[in-house]
Amino acid sequence: MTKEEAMRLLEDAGYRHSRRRERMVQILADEDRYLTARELWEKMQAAYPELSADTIYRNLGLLHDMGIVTMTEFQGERRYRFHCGIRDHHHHFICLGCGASEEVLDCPLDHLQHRFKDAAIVGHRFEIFGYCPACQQKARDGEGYGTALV
Amino acid sequence: MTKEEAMRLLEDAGYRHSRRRERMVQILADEDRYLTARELWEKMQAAYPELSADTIYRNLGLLHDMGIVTMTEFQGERRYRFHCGIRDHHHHFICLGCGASEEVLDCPLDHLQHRFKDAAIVGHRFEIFGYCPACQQKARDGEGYGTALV
DNA sequence: CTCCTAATCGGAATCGTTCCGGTTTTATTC
DNA sequence: GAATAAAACCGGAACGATTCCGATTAGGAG
Repeated sequence: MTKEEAMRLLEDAGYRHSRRRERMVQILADEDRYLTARELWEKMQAAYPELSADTIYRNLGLLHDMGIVTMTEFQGERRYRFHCGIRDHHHHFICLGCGASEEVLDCPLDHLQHRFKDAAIVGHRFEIFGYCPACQQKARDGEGYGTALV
Repeated sequence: MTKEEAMRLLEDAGYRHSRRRERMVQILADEDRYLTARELWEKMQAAYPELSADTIYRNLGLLHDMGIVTMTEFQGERRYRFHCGIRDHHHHFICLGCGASEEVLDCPLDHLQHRFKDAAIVGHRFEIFGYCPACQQKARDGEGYGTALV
């Protein structure tokens, strides 16, 4: 997915082309990692110092509904990242320090579908949490990791 | 894990034997499914109508730290369940309707450790979400599922 | 029973998120 | 380009989960 494709999806669905929304998509595309609403809001400050939190949440919800971003939640917060370039279904290693992620193409559910004949499966998640090399280095230099919640 | 084993773990670690805590463990053991803090609090009302929310959260945190309960979070809330009888590491199918869960013994991380030589892995989660037969029936009888968030 | 302190209470504070009435921006039509 | 309708946004209040804190209660050692 590119920013242009994302904006196109929104336009085709009848949503207006708003500058704030475009900037949000731009940031999400550039950062290419999981961001909290707050992080995104802070990055928007430069261009829109008056930006309302409502705008962030409303648009993140929309982008999620449109399949432009993927969402996960841990450590009490929801986190969003621009949908990876990879078209196929996949999972992630996620750095708890910076939100960077690495794709894991295997989907464990593939081997397990047969186990749940009577249950109605509506979703699943498989995530590996840890610290990327850069954040490990940062921890060695500084005061160490925070408490791992997972 | 049984309630007795759990209380023993707490005692051995130097924690006092409090009646509220014991009742919490009892409920978690009996329910044998994922509960939110609120659900647990409601179930405690019968015995302790004056119970403070702080007591629920403080003890859930303690039980989690002691490995007596496992925690996951989805739909904006943390959910806790008594640690399954199975000793070995495993994962869950979780019913979004009632929190019931079914064990999945395969761990997808087993086949993937070699992929993350430079990352420091501190945890992972693999969960399958859906509706158990009983909740599917309830949905057919009633007003249907809520929106699935996963 | 007495004493010490862990455990609890209750009520305020915090934090992420949502809601709402009023205002601004975008797209359309003239 | 002006007029118009609706989407998008703002600011601030509201909400729900969770945490914090000073005062009180209760477990258990002596």
